[in-house]
This record gives sequence, C-alpha cells and structure tokens, in this order.
Amino acid sequence: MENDKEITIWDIAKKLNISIATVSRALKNDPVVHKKTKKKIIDTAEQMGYRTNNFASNLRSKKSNTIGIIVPRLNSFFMSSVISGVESIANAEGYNLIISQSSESLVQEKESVVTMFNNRVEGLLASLTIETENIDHFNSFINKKIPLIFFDRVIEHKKGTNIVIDNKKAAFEITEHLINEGCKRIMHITTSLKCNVYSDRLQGYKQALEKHKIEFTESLVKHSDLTIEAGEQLATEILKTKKMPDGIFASNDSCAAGCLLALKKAGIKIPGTIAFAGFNNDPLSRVIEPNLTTVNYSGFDMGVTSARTLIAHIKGDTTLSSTNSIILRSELIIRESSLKQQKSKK
Amino acid sequence: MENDKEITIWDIAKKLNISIATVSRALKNDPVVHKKTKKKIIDTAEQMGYRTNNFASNLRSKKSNTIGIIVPRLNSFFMSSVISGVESIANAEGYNLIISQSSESLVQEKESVVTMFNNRVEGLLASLTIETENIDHFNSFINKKIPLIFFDRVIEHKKGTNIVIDNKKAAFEITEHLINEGCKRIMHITTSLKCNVYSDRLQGYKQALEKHKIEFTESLVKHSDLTIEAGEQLATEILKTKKMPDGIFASNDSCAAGCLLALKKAGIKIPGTIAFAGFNNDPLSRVIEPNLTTVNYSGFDMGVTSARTLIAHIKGDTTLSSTNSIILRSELIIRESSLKQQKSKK
DNA sequence: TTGTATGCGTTATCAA
DNA sequence: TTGATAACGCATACAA
Repeated sequence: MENDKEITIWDIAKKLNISIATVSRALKNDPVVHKKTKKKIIDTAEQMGYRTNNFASNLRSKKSNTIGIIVPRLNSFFMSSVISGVESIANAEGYNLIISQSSESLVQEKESVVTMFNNRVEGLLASLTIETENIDHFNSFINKKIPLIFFDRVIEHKKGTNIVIDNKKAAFEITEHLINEGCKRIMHITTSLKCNVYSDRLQGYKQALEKHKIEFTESLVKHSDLTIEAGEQLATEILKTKKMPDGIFASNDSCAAGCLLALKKAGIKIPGTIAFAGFNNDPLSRVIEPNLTTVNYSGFDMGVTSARTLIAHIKGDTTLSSTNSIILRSELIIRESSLKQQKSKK
Repeated sequence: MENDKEITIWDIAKKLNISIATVSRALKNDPVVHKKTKKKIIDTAEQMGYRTNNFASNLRSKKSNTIGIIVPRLNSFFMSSVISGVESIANAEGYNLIISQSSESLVQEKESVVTMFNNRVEGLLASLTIETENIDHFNSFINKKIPLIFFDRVIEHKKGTNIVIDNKKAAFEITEHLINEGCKRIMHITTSLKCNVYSDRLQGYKQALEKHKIEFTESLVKHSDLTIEAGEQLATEILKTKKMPDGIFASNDSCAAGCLLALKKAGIKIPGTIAFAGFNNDPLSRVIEPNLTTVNYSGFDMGVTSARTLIAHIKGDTTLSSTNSIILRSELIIRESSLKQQKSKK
C-alpha cells in the first residue's frame, strides 16, 4: 500500500473536500473543529498513510521540538545512566533528543554547542569537560535565552540552573568515615581541579581532616585520569613509598578498584593496612573484593531531573527561573573495604 | 551584538545588494559563484550572526541530515560503547544522531520506529529487543528503501545488512575451552532464545558438547535476565542441587559475576570446583576475583562500523547493497576463572 | 556568473 | 466552526 509520494494535508483536504486549514487543525487536535469532521480527518489521514512533516511544521511554528545533551563521555556507567534518564523523559514529553560527546575536549565541546545551536534545540543539557573553565562558548544560548542546564560537572553562573549533588558534603562524610575507622594518613586520588566535582570533593576531604585535627599533606593528593589503569599505576608508586597511607579515598570507583586490587596482589591487607573508599557506586564496587565503600548517586535520577527541569523551563515555568541550583540526594554506602575497626571484631 | 531577530539569506542579500540565490549558493559553497563574492557573502554572514535554518533547508531539499539509533538499553557498558562509536562517526560525517531506547519492550520499539520514521531519519540503526520475533514494524523503512541496519541483536532479512559477531563460534570456543580444562557438566546461563545472540550462543555451546561427546542436558540450561542479581539467585539454586555443575558459561559477564561471587561466598572453589566463563569483556570481568574468562568484542568498533556502513548506504554506495552481513572480530580472553588445569600446577 | 520566480508542507491570521 | 491566503527560509529550474 505504501507509495513513493508523501501524503500531505492537501491530499487529505482534497479527498474530503474541505480546506487544509481544517485538516491542519484536526490533526493538531484543536478543540475548535467539530468532533465528527475531526474523526473523519484523522481516520483518512491514517488510512492514506499520512505523516506530518516536521520540517514544514517547525519552519512555520519556529519550534524544533528537540532538546540536546552534551556529555564528556558516553560510555561510563554514570553517564549512560544519565542519558537513559533524559531519554525516558524526553520521549514521554514528545521531545527528540540529540546527543553529542565532547570527549573531554574543550574544542569539541565548543563545536558541539555550535551544532546544537544550529539545530535550534529548544533547550540544552550539558556536563562540562574536565578542562572547561568558563562558559563563554555557551553565550549563544544565554543571549538568546534558550534554556540551558548544567548537570554534575558545572560552573556557577547567574543565568541558569545547575543540577548537582553536594560533592563537598559527600566527600566530607566518606573521609570522616575513614577517619572514624582509624585512618590517620589518608590519600586522596583526584584529577583536574578545574572541575567543580573534583575540587569540591577535595575540599570536603580537607574539611574532614581539619575537623579531626589531622594535618593536610599536599603529597597525599594524587592526580590521575581516574581509570583502572591509573589506579594500578598509583599502586606501584605507593608500594615504593616509605610512609604508606593507611587509607585511600579515590574520586571514582574505577580508579579505586584498580589501585585496591594491585595493592592486594602485592600483599597489602585491605582494609587492615589500607582502607579504601571510592565514589559513584559503579557496578564494579559491588563485585570487587572487599566490596568498595562509595558514594551512591543515581545517574538516572539526575538525568530525569535535568530533563524535567529543562522542559519546564522550555514551557515557560517561571517559578523555575529563580532556581539557581538543584541538589540531588547522595548517600554514603559503607562496605567492607573501609571497615578497619569492625574487621578485628569479626 | 546578538539580536532577537534571526538573520536570513534575505538580510544578507539586501545588505550586499545581490540576490538570495547567489547567497544561498555561496553558503553552500557552490563552485559556480565567483570566489570574491563568495568570500564577501560568507564574511558578512558570519558578521551578521547568520545561522542556516535547517528546517527550511530540509523542507526544500527533502533531506534531514539525521540518522537514528534504537537500542534496547542505553546503560550497559556495551551499548554505551556502541553509541559512543556511532556518535563519533555521525559527528565527523555531519549527521545528527537521534537516540531512542526500547527498554526491551516490543511496544516501545514499535513506537520508536514510528518516531524515527516521522522524524524522517535518512537511515536507521537498531539493535532489537529480546522479545522481537519479526521485523514487520520496520516495514515503513523497508518499503521506502530507507537504509536500515541491525547490529548485534538482529533478525535475518533480505533487504538489509546485519552487523554482528559470530556468536556461535565464540560460544563454541569458550565452551570447548571449559571442556579442555576438564569440565564435564557445564551449565549455560542464557535468556530469551528468541534473540539471535542468545540462541546462537546456545548452539555453539551444544556443538562443543557434541564434538567432545558430552551429552546435552536440558536442565543445565538456565534462563534468567542476566543481571548480577539473577546470577546470585541462580547460585543459591545451584547450591541446593545434588549434582552441581563443574563449569558455568554465562551469556554475559554481569550474571557470571553475580553467580561466581555468591558461590565463592558459599565456599565453592572457583575455578577448582566450578570453572566460570562469561561474555562481553565488561570492566567487571577484570575486577572480579578470580578474573573472568570471557569473550571480547568492541562495542565502539561495532558502533563505528554500523554508522559507517549506514552512511555509505545513505550516500548510495551500491557495492554495499549486496552485503548481507558483516561479521566483526571477537576473541576469547582466558583468565583465571576457568583455569581448572593450570590451577594445580601453580 | 548572477537573478527571478516558484514551491516545499505547515501554521496562523483573517474573514466568513 | 470553517475557509482563503499569506508567510516561514531556503533551494533550484530557468532565464539572463
């Protein structure tokens, strides 16, 4: 039955001997058109195999019905969960989703923003690269007042909403937990501190040390790219040190896992000699032995919230324009890798 | 400098006192327009803050410059790698990418296809849900000869290309490996056999048994949803059995990991008493102890190949229209979890 | 090499 | 409640 020619509202109108205006209205479910004609129109539309031409519609109405998302990497457990959440909302709300990854490159991020702008997305979600220090390249959106929301990796700005967790608090709690377990020399593994996520966690770490009167030691802060391999690498470094740490708090689970396993293989007792904590509650953390103490926060929820908020903005919800940031819940998950104390009771 | 009004080719034409036709040509880098005027046009376009209106352009040219991808789940390591690969190619080739997830639901998948069709994607990539038994719902694409490529989870069909790995062979090899390690009672954990990926693996498993004169036992094939939890669940079941298996080949790493850990916790020696193998080379497999023997195949590569092939189709590469399927490389990765033999030598 | 004129399929503004 | 008609911004056949 399928034919090569595309059916338009013109064809429907002709067949039904009515005007295209009425057809257009009926297809949009405009309450103004008579119920009976509406039904007739919709039926024949279906029967003729009509599909609306979004280009024409968008051109005329100046709306794209599309939202965009730019992420540093697509293939991490956290990010793919975020995208899954965003997609589910976008889909339910009838928005298309276009995705772009910056691959942690500022240049790429800039290009992605341009692409999104040219595609006339009605709103944009973005999680920044590790090297993004300002958001001038988002000015096209800000100037045109196109809703723009940063999530997770963000930069404070006046013109929009950020969706984050309280990284400082989470890091404080996890560090304090390590201290309470008896750690006195806690190493922190992080990456570029240009990024709020990591600088906040470092701050939380420092605050916990301060509260418990432990002197902050610069050399205990290690910078890496937070991969499993980086963790392994660091482990060999640690093994060469005279004064080994008695606790390690890594800024993600992959890196913690790599480091933990390498140290364990070298005969270090975990958590006995070195207690461990990570961040993200990656599936890895429940598989590694000992199970990894970590901070849980749901990428899916963050995606859902981000998409919902963005769409509310697009639809002109004014109560939101004053919202500067939304802080999502995160929780400390204590597992075996950090239990120095309880270990002896077992 | 940004203003509320959108600049069009009209504005540029007016300013430069030339026709919109020339402007349009220049912006498309048409070789027919004089170099000098072209430069002038492009410069003032930039200066005026012009951005092309894709809707008008698409409407006129009847091309969307967009490809679509439908996946069962976004948030698995494998799938997010695929998407990462697809995105990188789409981006480089100047195509937009719109993404939809079916959440393993056939109903959702059908809706996603309709959405993609209505959005007039120029080509579609899809990995089917576990319950998809035929591809009638893709007929809109097939009838209109819009390039359609299935990857990983596919159904054989005459009108298009499938991109897969040789699941049968991979499963055969991994099963044979277990047999060579001395397993005589190998359990296979799988899920819906409607899906090529899983039925092929089961076949490979059977063939290996057959080759080595091991009788196939129906009760050793377990169906589950292949999550970590399902693996744990199965472990408790196995522990209650009188005749435990001496090897387990699970159709993905998560499930293998859940099962392995639960059995290990119950005091079963891995691989001594039960050898283990998974599938996918998920990061989990390198973290679990013992490290998991598995099959590696790159989601990123599959994404890249799928996108490249699709775009070639779109561009009318005829050499491809005869290509029925592309089989990507996969490799057996042997790790500690399956080494029953070598274990004793250590 | 450039310009004129037309149409792509909608939506929106009138008027009926 | 419906209809006639003018945009929306661009690409292209044709003419110059």
